[in-house]
Amino acid sequence: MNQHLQPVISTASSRIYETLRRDLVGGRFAAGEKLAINALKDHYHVGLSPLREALNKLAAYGLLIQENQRGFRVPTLSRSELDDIANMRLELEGMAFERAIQHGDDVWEAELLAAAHRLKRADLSLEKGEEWEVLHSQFHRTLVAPCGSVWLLRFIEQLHDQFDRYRRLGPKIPTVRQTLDEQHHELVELALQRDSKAARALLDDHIHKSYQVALKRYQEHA
Amino acid sequence: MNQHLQPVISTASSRIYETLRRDLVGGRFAAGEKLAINALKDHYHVGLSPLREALNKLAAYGLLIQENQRGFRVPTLSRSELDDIANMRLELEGMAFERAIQHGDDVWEAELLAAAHRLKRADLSLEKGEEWEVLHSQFHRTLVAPCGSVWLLRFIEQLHDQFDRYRRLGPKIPTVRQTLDEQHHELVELALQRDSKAARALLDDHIHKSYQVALKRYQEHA
DNA sequence: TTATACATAATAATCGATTTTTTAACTGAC
DNA sequence: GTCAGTTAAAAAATCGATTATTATGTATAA
Repeated sequence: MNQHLQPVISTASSRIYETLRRDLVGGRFAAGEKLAINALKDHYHVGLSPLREALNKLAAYGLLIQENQRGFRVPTLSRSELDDIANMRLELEGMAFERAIQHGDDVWEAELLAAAHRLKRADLSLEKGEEWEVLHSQFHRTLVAPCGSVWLLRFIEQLHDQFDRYRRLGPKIPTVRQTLDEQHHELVELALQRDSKAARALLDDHIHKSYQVALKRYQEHA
Repeated sequence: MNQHLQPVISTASSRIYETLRRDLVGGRFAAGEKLAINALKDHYHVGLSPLREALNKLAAYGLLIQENQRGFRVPTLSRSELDDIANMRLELEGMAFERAIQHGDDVWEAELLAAAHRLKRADLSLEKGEEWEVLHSQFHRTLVAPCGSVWLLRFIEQLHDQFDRYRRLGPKIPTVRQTLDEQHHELVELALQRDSKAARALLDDHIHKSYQVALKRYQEHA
C-alpha cells in the first residue's frame, strides 16, 4: 500500500532535512530569523556535516536563504510573495487537476476516496495537529497525482510548502476551516464525475478561500 | 550596471556548485552515471565538505539524484521527460512572457534590445561555445524578467537547465539554429509592440523548434 | 555450474578539530 | 559623543580522519 518504500534507509542528513522542513513549514522558526548552526546542532542532536548538508538542500528548495560567509536565514514573509504563491497555485494546480481528471484511472479514483476519507476522520477530531497536516498534504497530492507531469507535481509540492508557511502562522479558524473541509469531498465528487470545468472552478475557489485564511494569518501576525 | 553584485564573495562550496551545474547542463557527465566523489574531489581540486554541500544542492535543484548510502547519480534522459519539460516550458514561459509584455517598462525594453544585440554578435561568430550559452540564457531570462512572479521565474530557470541537458547533447545544427537565432530578434520586435498574442505564438513556435532540435539530439544520442 | 556465506575492498556518511571570515567590543583621537 | 581603527569573540567554512555501509571477490556446498 505504501507506494514509496524509499526512506527505509535513512541517513542523519536525510532525517534532519525532513525534520527541519516540517519545522520550517510549520512555523517553528521566526520569519527572517538567522539560524544559529551550533544551537541547531545541539537542539536536534546531529553532527555538523549532516546538518549543513540538510541546510544546503533546504536553501536550494527555497525554505532557507543562504548567504556566503554568513550562514542561513529563514526567508521573510510578504504580502506580495503570498499573492505570488497563491496565484501560482491557482495556475499550476488548476492545470494539473484538469489533466489528472483526464488521465486518472480507477486506481486513482479509489485512492482519492481513501485520501478524502482519512482526511475527514482527522477533520472531525477538531484536533488538527501534525497528523492532519500530513493527511491534508497527501489529499492534495493525490488530487493532481495522475496529471502526467513530474515537473508540474514537483513545482506544486514546493508551492504548497511555501503557502503553508503563511497558512500555518496562527491558530486555526474553525468556521472557515469547515467550509474548506467540505470542499475536499466535493472536489472528489467532481473528479469522479470527470467534470473538469466544475472541478477546476471549485479548486480555484478552494485555493482562493485558503488564500484568504493565509492572508488573515499574515496580517494578524505582525 | 551589474545588477547582482552578490557573488563578489564566494565560498569553495558556491564555486564548485556553479562549476558542476554548468558541467551537468553542458553534458560533461554521462546520463545515468554514478558520480565518484573522490574522483570529483581530485579533478576539481576541492575538499570533500564543500563538494558534498554542492552535490546536495544540485540534488535538491534536480540536476542530480541522491540515494541514501549510495551517493549521487546523474539523472537519466528519456523521451517522456523531454516532452514534459518542453510542455512545461510552453506553459510557464508563455504565461511569463505575456505578463512581462504587460508589465515591462522602458528599462526592460532597453535591456531586451541589449540582450538581443549581444546574442546576435555571438550568433554571427558561429563559434557557439560557453559564452554563447550564457548570452542565450540571459536573453531568455530578460524576455520574461518583468512577469511579476519570483516563483514563476525560478521554475522557468530550472526548466531551462533541464531542457539544455537534452539540447546540448550533440553538436550544433547550423540550419535550424539560424532560424532560432532570427526568432530572437522577432521576439523582441513583438514585445516592443506589446503584441501579447503574436508574441506568445512566436515564443511557442520558438520553444517547439528548440524541442525538435533537442529531440533529434536525444534520438541520435543513443 | 549455481547459489550462499564470508572476507575484503571501495565508497558514503559522519565526526572532531582547524582555519578563515565576520561580527561585536573596545579604544583612543577628534 | 562620534567615528575610524584595532582587537577579541563568535560563527562559518573547510579539512583530515574515522566510522558505517555497500559492493566485490572468493571459496565452499548443493
